[in-house]
Amino acid sequence: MTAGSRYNRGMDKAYSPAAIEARLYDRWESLGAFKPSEAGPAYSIVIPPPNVTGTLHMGHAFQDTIMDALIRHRRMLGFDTLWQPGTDHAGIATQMVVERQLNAAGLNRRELGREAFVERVWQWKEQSGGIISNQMRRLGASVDWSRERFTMDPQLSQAVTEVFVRLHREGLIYRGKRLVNWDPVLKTALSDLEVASEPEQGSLWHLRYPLVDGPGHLVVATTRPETMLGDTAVAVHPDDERYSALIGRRVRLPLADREIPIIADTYVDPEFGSGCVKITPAHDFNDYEVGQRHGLPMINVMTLDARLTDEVPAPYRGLEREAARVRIVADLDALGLVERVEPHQLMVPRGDRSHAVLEPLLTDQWFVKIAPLAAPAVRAVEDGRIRFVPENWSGVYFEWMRNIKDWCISRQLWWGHRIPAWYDADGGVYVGRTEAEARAAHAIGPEVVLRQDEDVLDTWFSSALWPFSTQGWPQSTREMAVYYPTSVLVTGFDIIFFWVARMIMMGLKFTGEVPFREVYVHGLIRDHDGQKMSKSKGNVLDPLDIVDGIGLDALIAKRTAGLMQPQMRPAIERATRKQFPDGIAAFGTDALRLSFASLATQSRDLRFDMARVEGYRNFCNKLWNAARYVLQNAGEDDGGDGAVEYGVADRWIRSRLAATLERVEAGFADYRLDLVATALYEFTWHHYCDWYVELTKAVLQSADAGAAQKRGARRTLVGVLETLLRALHPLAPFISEEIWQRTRSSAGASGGTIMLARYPKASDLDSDPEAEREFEWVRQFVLGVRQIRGEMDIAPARKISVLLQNAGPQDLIYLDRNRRFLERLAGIEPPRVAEAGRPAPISAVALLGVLEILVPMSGLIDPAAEEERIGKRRRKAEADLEKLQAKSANAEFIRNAPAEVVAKDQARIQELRTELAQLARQDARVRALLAQ
RNA sequence: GGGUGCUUAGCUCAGCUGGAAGAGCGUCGCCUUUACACGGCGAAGGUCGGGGGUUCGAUCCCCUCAGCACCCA
Repeated sequence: MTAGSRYNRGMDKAYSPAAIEARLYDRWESLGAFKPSEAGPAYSIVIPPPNVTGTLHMGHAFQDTIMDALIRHRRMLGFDTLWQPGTDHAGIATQMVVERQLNAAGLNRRELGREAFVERVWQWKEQSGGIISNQMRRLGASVDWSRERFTMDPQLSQAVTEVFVRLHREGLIYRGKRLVNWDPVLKTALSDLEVASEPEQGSLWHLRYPLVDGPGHLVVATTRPETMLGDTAVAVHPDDERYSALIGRRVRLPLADREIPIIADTYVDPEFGSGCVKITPAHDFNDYEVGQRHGLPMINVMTLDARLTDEVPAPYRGLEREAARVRIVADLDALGLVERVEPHQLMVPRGDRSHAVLEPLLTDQWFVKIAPLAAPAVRAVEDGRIRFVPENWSGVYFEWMRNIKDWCISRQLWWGHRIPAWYDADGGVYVGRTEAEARAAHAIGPEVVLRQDEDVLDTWFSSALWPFSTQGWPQSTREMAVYYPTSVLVTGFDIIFFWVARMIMMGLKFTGEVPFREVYVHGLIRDHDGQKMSKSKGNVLDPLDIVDGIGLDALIAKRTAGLMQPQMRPAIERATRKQFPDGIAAFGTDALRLSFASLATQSRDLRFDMARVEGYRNFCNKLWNAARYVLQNAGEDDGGDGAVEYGVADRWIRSRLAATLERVEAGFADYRLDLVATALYEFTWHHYCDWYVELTKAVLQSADAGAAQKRGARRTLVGVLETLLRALHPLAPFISEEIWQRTRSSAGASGGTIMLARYPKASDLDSDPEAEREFEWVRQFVLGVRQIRGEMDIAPARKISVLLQNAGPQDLIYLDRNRRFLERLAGIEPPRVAEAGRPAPISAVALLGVLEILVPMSGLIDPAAEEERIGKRRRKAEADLEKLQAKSANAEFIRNAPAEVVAKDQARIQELRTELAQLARQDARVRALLAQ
């Protein structure tokens, strides 16, 4: 089967995306069209790797659309484009999923053992990893699949080890017992970024701590009484006069029966609670700081699963933290030591994956010393080596980088990159790329038993290396030389800290160069009501369900399956039924992509509106049918010999196309795909379809139009369409390719796929102000008559007779050249030019400068309606004139405003005066008629 | 508490360095015109959140108030 035979068949009456999309994608892939050309300047993007075991949500699809549009655009411009695909291993998320599967099967990971468990995860990865690539294919993503990478691939793992070892050697990675965010459910440490704090309702307990050397007590206010057994001080503000006499004295810690000091520290807020706080350095980040400053001991009272340790008095040992709280408060109360309890809202830190309440806990962890890495990363943005788009996001970046703390990179998980550190029996630590290297470096003989660190690294540690680890680093590869630094990172603002910052730090450190030259920060896709899309809210959409469509029941089933909070089910079902009573129609990939492009404004909250997709689906159908018309009327060109004459319409549409391409170029340059989409939409629908296609009918279907004119129209029809398709291709790859295949021979285009055709430039076409001016006259003429027709409810089929009054020489020239268009588009009889001085019949009138287009009433037009119409226009013109006259009466305006602005106003005033005079005359005539 | 955004037509949003308010969807009329009813033609609809300032001139710049959203603590 040749391409020719397929495309020679006629086009269906309606565009049906499902019929073409998969076929075209396969063809592109088999042509190798996604691979870098290895010619021309490089343009590269690494995909922010999605979680391998997940699925793409609307945000991914949006982001992929942007990246694909950028890549296709540059590829067509002749760049050597690489779009690097891949996924990350998402340590915690993936481990949780597999653990849940085990639990469902009555197993748990400890019984299974580490090796078997990791094997299970790999199996799950193989099984689910294809989902994402399938989604990306359906979305038309032109990534180079042959280069797909995974953060746990051997080579990428090698990069991780290399970075760890080098940073450690430089003292930028260290191990230490520090307070970290501990997830007692997952039993792992987390980095600061993985903590989501939400305001929750709690209580503020006011507890009495008796003074040691005398009567009385101090009242401390706390939200976490269960940690009081680990208190090692009580603090007040140094300037707080209520307590200044007490500083340096001691209190007796109830229940624990320990003496602790009263210290002064500016950390204390005198306004909060009693102005006196307990200090528990081992269980609170702020207290930890205070403890460091004052050299306080740290008493760890919490185990890894959030129970009280043996450090506390016997009755409390082993109690779970909630139970401990109840028991401690009760015991204090019994001792009369609870002064009062008040309701209090506090920020509760929870793990972003497990949603468990986190516990600040002292544990041995690995950290990256961040300050030495952050400083060059800040400079790279300051001096413009990296540019944020929109620019203001650099402020967010700076703000975070300035306050950045050391990064806890060890995780107590099994799935991930194992930390390349080994321990001997005495707790000595040896870091190396391999155990052998570690032994060699530290001269440790084979008789010493070494045990590798059980922990793995934070997933983001490997993601931070992604821009260069995917290109073969630490080897110096051709890819590193050509495609690194990458051109742009496309990402959501929510992820600036997770990868943008860390990629910049690691890139600079290990390659000496920035990882990307620009960071395009896009907004977050929200649902129709502005809500964030999330599984738990039940408002998620699978992008493919918009492409292929989905029935209501299936959609509800999808949204309510596997809910963490099953009680949400009825509400989700109700909301879904309300929003999508008929499910979702199949809109096709191009409509979805165009919608995403149109959403890519600079706003940070992007509401996804299905009506928009429908609009772009309609747009695709419009384009499809325009192409159908073109093929029917101009598909078979005459071979090319013979004269060609390009008329006003032909010149005009080319000029419009040039202007459109200018907007497109500007849009791409500024990452404003919304403006690109809008410009192409307007041109396609409102210039090409609404006007140009109709104009060509007047030529092609006219018996008296010459062959040269017809040829000019045909060539323009086909040529403009072909150019438009290339311009649309980055946003709407499928329909543009499908139509292009059908029209390319008529257009004389070469090449096997539009993907590799040249992207059109505004400079390819001539802007033609003269044609624009003349056509504008035609357009205004047509619109004037149409308005009368519309307002007077004259049937479209009914030909209207038209009389022209006050026609100037230019009007007559235009009229003569464009009769065919006027008659066809306005639906009029050949216009007659009124003789000067001869009274015209009573008519409805449209104005075109001084030219009056008269539509004689003669039973066709209701004088009262015309009177109303004229009145409306008069009022509008009067209001405009009044405003402009007031402005011009202001001497300051005349003096200060630029001459061209003043001149423009003056001209407009003249126009309005003429118009008003004409309208007044018309008004008088119609009124006279009505008065009869 | 610190920071950053947002507030333009019924809804969703554009509006470039200040110089006659725009689109899509929806609404209302008319129309099965031979590319398209996933359509055509016409129309209605806005004190550009409130107040103040700068300016000849402010949706746009500055201040302030209100509401909303997000980030950090």
